[in-house]
Amino acid sequence: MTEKQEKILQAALELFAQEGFHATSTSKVAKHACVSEGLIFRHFGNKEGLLQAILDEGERRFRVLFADIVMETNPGRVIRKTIEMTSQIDASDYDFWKLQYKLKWELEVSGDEKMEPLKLALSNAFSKLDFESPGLEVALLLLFIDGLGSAVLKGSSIDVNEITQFLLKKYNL
Amino acid sequence: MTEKQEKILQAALELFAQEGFHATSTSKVAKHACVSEGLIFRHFGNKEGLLQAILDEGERRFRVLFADIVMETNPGRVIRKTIEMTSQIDASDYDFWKLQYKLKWELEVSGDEKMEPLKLALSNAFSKLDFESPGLEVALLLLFIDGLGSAVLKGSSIDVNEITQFLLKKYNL
Amino acid sequence: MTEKQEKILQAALELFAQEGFHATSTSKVAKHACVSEGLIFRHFGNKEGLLQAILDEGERRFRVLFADIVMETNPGRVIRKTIEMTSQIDASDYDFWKLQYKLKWELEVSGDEKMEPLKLALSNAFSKLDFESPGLEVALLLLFIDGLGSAVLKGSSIDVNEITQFLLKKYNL
Amino acid sequence: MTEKQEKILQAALELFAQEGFHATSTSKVAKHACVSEGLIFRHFGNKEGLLQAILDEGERRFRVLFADIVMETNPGRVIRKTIEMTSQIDASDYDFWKLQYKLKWELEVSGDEKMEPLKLALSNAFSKLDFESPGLEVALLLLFIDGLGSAVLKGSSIDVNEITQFLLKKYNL
DNA sequence: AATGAATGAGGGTTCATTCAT
DNA sequence: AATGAATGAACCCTCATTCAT
Repeated sequence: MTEKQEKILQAALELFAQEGFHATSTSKVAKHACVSEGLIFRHFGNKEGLLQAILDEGERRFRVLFADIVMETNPGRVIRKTIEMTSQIDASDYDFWKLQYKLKWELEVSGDEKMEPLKLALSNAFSKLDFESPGLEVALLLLFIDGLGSAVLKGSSIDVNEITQFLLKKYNL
Repeated sequence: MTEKQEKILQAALELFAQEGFHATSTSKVAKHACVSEGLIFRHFGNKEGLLQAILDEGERRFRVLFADIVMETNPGRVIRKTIEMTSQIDASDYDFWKLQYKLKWELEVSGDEKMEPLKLALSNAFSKLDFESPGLEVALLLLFIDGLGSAVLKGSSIDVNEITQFLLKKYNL
Repeated sequence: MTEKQEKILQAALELFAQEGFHATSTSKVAKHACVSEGLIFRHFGNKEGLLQAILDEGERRFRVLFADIVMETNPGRVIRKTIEMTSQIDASDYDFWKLQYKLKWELEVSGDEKMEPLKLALSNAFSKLDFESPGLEVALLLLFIDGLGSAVLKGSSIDVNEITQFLLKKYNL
Repeated sequence: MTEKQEKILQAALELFAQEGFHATSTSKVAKHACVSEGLIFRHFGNKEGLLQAILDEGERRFRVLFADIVMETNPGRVIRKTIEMTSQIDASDYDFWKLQYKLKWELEVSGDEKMEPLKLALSNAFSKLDFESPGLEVALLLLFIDGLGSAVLKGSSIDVNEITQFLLKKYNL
């Protein structure tokens, strides 16, 4: 990965996240990355290839993010870490996460599969803690996580820490 | 509102909801509505005007939808109706609601103000029922509602009724 | 000629004169005349027909304007009146005359034939006054008149009366 | 300035001069220049940018044309050269000069400032030759020049050399 | 690897004109 | 006579992509 390749990816990430995939022209990306437009196509084939490269990087980050939770053996900590996930994301990564959300709507890229390991870990955790309907608990928790992430990234004035604490209390964690 | 105007709005709603605003060309809308492309501009000025016309209709529907909840005096029923909201939406209205979600991401049209009356009604309801932190309860519930709507409209395999019942039980409703 | 027909002609004259024929849309003319766009085509067939109607009216005005000069028997007065022609045009007729000039360039409508009677009268006048080359004198004078009209209608800061007097003196008139 | 850029400019000059700015589509320019339409916008930004590029070149030619006159120290020669200006223009430059005239009417681009140096030189010349009203003499002469240029470029049958000679004689030059 | 000129398809929009009422 | 909805061609312009260098 050359330096210019990085610059293109960075510029694309920013612009796709801020303006959306379709609303961002490759020419804008090139200008933003201080690179000739042709170079984008040399390195990534086409506009979708550029997106895919960003998505692949996303895949990796998801794995890193989830790994910490999935590896956790204490069931309470699994749930706690899941709930605290949103409040942990670094402000410098906002563009990255925003893009993930955006794409789900703009290109109907689901990204649901990525959640499977987390679902399993959570399901297992709720079972161990003798919750009545572990499956529904998982679903409910993930809906909350999704809603919270969505709110935060859209710039809602919500206080993430406060509501995170509030939910933890509900689960006695 | 002439017959062709309706057809344009309907076609635009469908396409904007399915493909997104930027990815849908006015020419596609025209073809879908079996109408000349120029007519779109005669009636709605420009592409954004067309979108606005759909949004205005949306505004109306939001008010109708919320009115029923906001008018409710029994606090338990306010919360119940809010939780059941998603499961009530008619399949034939999916495009409409999908578009609302999509636009929040594609054009960063927040639509947060529209929620204010609902927030108030819920806050009031939680207070009456002696919940400790009514404000946080509202926030939490709305995050869940948002997440659920998002999941359903994105075609998740989630069972809306089941999870709705599950949540009602959590609130002892 | 109905009242609406007049209004269309008036609006078209103004707009064609100010913005040019090609830059003025029939829709703009209709709006300016407070009339439906279709009416223009009912009355004048097409956009060029509308222009022609204005031009026909122009033809008439040219004849009226020149008649006074051509009928003059005193040779000195023929020349004097020609020179004074520009300073006589009423400010309310500026649009009309401006359009004539504009069309000569935009549509290459010459309007040269219209000048023939004037040329003859001038030629005759210069002959009677024993000018050496009446033909050239006519040509020169008309070039000047054309230049002066052009300058005035383009909004030059030239003082028409002053220069008119100056020229009259050159011809000892 | 690449070869294709030149071809675009040349084609635009011809077409704008012949048909007018508004009546010439960028697509026509592209075809005439045997070039893709998009290239016009890559190089000149938009249609007006294309026009401006032509106008800038015009600016240059004006300076060259006037320089010769303005540098002249002999007052008689200043006037003589001014009068002879029109007869000097090369037939191959007709499109260029025609466009200058056309634009004055179509877009109301005055170009009056460009004449200032010439006005000064002429005013000075008439003063030195003890003309009574140098200012008016200048105005008169320029009106004539404008009228003559206009006539010639519109394809009048006027004999430029003959009338030029005639005027020179009037000034005893 | 990198540029920037060049392309052609398609973008949103305006146009003159027609037609039913 | 008059309207205004409706059309389709053409408008200027932007797009993703290719190519020669």
